[in-house]
Amino acid sequence: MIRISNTMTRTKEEFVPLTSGEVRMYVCGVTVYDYSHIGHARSAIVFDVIRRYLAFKGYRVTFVKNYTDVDDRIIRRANEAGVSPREFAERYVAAEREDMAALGVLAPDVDPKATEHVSEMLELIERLVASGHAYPVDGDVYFEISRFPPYGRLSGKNLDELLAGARVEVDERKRDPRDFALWKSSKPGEPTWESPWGPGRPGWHIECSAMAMRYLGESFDLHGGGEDLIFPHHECEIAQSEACTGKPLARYWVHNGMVNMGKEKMSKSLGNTLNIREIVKRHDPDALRLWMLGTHYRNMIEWSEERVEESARALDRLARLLHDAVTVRDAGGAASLPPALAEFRPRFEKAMDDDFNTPQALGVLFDFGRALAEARDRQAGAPGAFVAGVAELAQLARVLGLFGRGAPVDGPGAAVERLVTARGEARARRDFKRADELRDEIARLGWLVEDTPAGSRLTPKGR
RNA sequence: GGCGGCGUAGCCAAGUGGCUAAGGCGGAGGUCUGCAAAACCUCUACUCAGCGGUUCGAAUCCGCUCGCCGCCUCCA
Repeated sequence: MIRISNTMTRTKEEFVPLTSGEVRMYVCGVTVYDYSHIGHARSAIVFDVIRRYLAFKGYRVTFVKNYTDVDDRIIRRANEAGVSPREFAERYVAAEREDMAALGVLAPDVDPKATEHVSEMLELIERLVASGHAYPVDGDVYFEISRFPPYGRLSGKNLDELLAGARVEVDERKRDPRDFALWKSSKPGEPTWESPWGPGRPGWHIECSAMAMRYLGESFDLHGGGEDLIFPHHECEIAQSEACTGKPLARYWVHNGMVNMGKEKMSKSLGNTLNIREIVKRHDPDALRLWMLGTHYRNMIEWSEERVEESARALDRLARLLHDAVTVRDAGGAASLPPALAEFRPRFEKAMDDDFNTPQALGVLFDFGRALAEARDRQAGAPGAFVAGVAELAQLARVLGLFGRGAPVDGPGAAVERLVTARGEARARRDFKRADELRDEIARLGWLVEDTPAGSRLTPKGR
C-alpha cells in the first residue's frame, strides 16, 4: 500500500487510484522563456521517480506535463530578441527536452503546449461565464472568487486575509480584487486568438485546467508541481475546473520543496539560478539525482557543489559493483537471487511506499551494496549469486532513475588488454618502474588498473 | 500580520511514542598491496535547538522560547 502526502488534506493518505491498476498524473511544467534551472530539475526528477515507482508497482501510468508557451515574459523577451514569441518559445521547449533527457528524466506520455489548446480553454471559459462563475469586462474575463466557496482550501488561506493581502495593482474593473484573469484582451503586437470577447490570449491558470482535463479527464489521480505553485496557481486551477465540472480535479495534490541558493530560494525572478546545462557539464547527472533524492521531496534542499561531489563518490561504489558484475558474468556466472539477498527489495518498497521516501530507499540500496561487495570479496558461493544480486540492485536503482544509461559495458579493447598483460609481466619480474609507466599509459586510455588478490582489475575512469 | 515547514554526529540526511537513533560524505585504525587504488572489517550522536509538561516510556505528543526557510506577487 502506497501512502502519499496530500497537500489538500495535509495528511498522508492511502493511495487509491480512480481506476484500479491505472494512474493518471499531471505535473505543471515550465514557462519557456529561459533555460531550465536546478529547481526545475528537482521537480522533474521528483515526479520522474514517482512515475517510475508507480509503474514499477504495476500501475499503468499516464503522465502529462505541459509547456506554458504564451506569457508576458515570453512576449517581452522575444521582442527583445527580435523573434516571434512562438519561435522564441519553441527554442526553449527544445532546450528543456534536451536538459531533461540529459538528466535521465523520462519523457512525458503527453507534453502539451498551451498555445495548441486555446480552443479547449475558451470552451471552459464560456462554460464558466454561462454558469455565472466568470464575468467579462472590456475584453477580459475574470473568475469570480466569491462564486466558488472552497477557494483557499488547498493553500489554507482564508478569503479575508487574501483581501488584506491583495496589495498590488488593484484593478478597479474587477468585482473583487481577488478575482483572477481567465482571458486577457491582447495589446497590439501580442499573440492573439479570437474569442467571444474579442481578440486576446489566455490567462495563466486556465491552460492547466484545459490540458489536464483534455488528456486525463475531469477527474484524475495525482496533480504535482513545485510548492510555490500551491498559491495561486493550483488554487485557481481547482476553482476553474471544479466550478465547471462539479467534480474534484485531482485526488492527490503533491508538491516538491524548493532548491535554495544559500538561504534563498532559487528563482528566475531573484536571478540566482543555475542552469541545468551548466551543471551537467560539471557533474554526472546520476550524481545530481542521487544528491537530490537524498533529501525527501517535500523538504527544501540547499544547492551545493560539494554535496553533489560527495554523491558522486557514493555513486561510484555502486557503479563499481555493476561493473564488476559484468566481469563476473562474462566469466560465466548466472544464478537466481540467493535468499540472503532477498531482504532488500521488500525493504526498498517499504521505504518507497511511505510517501516515496527516497532517502530511506537509498539507505537500503547502500546496505544492499555492502552485502554484495562482501559476497564478491569473500568469493563465497557461486559467482552467479553475486551477479544475480547486482542485477537486483540495478533494477531497484533504475526505479530511482539511476544507472538508466547503463553501466559502462564497453570493453577495454585489445590495446588496453595488451598493456595490462605487459604490466603484469613487468610486475612479475619486479620491474615496478616499467609497471607504473604502463599503468599511466592505461590511465591515458581511460582505464584504471587495480591489483587484487584475484589479479588486476580494470575500471573505466571518470564515469 | 496570516498560513505552512524546518532545527538529529564534523557535513548532508532518514527516523515522528517502546528493539543497539538508517544511510551517504569526511575522519581514525586494520586487512590486502612493490607502491597505489579499490574493496572489505572496526570505530566515529549515552543523544535528537533550549526549557517545561503529558506518559510506565518521547528525537517522536502538547506548551513556551530561540533560530532559519517558504507562500500570501510571476515563480518548479
